[in-house]
Amino acid sequence: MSAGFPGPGEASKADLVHRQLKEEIELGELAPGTPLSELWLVERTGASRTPVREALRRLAAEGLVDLVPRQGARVSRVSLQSVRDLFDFRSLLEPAAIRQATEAATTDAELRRAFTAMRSEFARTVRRAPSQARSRSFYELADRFDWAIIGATRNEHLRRTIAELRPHTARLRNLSHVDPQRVEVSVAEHLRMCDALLAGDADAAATAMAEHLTQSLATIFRNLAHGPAEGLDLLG
Amino acid sequence: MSAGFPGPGEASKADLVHRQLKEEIELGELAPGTPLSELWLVERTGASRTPVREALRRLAAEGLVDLVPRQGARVSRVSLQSVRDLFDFRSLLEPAAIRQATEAATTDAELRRAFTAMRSEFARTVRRAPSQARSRSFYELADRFDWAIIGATRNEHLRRTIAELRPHTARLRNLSHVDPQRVEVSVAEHLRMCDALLAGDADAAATAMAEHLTQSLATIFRNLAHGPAEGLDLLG
DNA sequence: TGTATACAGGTTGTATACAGTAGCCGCAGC
DNA sequence: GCTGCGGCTACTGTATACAACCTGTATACA
Repeated sequence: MSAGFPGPGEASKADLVHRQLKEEIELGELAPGTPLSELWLVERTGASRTPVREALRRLAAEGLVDLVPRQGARVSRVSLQSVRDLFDFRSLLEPAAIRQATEAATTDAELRRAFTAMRSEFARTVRRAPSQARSRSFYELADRFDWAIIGATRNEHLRRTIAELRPHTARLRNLSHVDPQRVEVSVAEHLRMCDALLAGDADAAATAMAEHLTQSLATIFRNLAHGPAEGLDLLG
Repeated sequence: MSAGFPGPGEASKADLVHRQLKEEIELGELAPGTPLSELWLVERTGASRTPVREALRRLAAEGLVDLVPRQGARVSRVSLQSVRDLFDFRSLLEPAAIRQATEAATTDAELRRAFTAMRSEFARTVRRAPSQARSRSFYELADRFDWAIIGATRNEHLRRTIAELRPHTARLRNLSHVDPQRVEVSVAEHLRMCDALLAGDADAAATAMAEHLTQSLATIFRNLAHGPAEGLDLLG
């Protein structure tokens, strides 16, 4: 294996390692606290230390990895406080984002159509028989919805910051147990957001988003109180 | 110069290069658009390519450097749109931060004393004879004030995000001409923020911060209309 | 004259060798 | 038995060598 050739528009090895690790952390396959030695990652990914290092540094900047200067890297831990902080912060950013998306949708017909389509899908979701498949398809749809909001956010800083928070949210979902009851309520919340957005009512959209986030956090905390979370530190 | 020895608690070479470049970009010594070849930085800093690379990647993540995959790095450019985006984003974050700081100051006597002291300093500043020295000391004080707010912000994400925006703001100030008239008004705005904060009135503090940011942006735009900015792209 | 191609220089992406340190284990001493 | 110390191993931080790529220029050709 010779050196240096990430094709024309292709991704560099650092990109690949970064993406792979990010996904594994997000899915919970790499549990919080798992040590990430550079040499181990070299064996695991086939890349050399240089790209592995770069990937680790990037993940550390995103908060997915804790990097202790002369000691090594570990998958970042999740504390109760960090969950609170995450949702408080999202509650600040995402209502503002959906405001911008609402305004964008009033002028951009393409965008408007995309949200209309998603609204129909949400409505269909709620009618399906309750099952794991329903949960999964709902979360995929909700993900598309969130990314649509992000994409419609005009402010560069806001867009990038929200995008950077998403892996944390996703990881949290994958680390905790899915609450089937929650899905039903969450569908309703998404319908409210869609309706407000399509009606061009930015205030209502922002309120719906804030409410959605509040409910999501409440559900997480409730579930943590019941079933103990695997992979979550309850220290904070 | 042998390899590998960043003492016990000392900073690594990557840290040093990162800090140095960050400061130079912030001060405008490295103008927007300046190409940053790794080899050139190697000569300039005395470090080898590895730490230089890491520093560049970090700066890119902070938005201070634009990194084109196989082409190189340049000091990031500043467009009118980016200035607007920056201040819009700050207007979302910093009022929330000063809210948290206000609440923190009601319970933390130490913090309270620090803000009281700064309030006095602001009051003294306005009485000094108008001069460059006055401007400089004011901006230093304002910087300390901002950092105090950041330090008092409880939410980790909010704190880190605001801190990451500061170099952008500072650079903007250093790239544009200082408006002596602005200083006087800005002192008043800071006094209002201090008073609200010390009175424990989070709403008033947030409002004062929002107003301060609005006025700052307006001043920048006014000055751009008058004197043409050096180092600023007016493309956006 | 205009276009396409080949070449050269410089730059990044990657791999790997080396230097120094932190943590760990076993052992001696109290 | 417990504590302090010495050596060892594994790891990170750094330097450097090599390979591929991109840009711009000069040249050949229509």
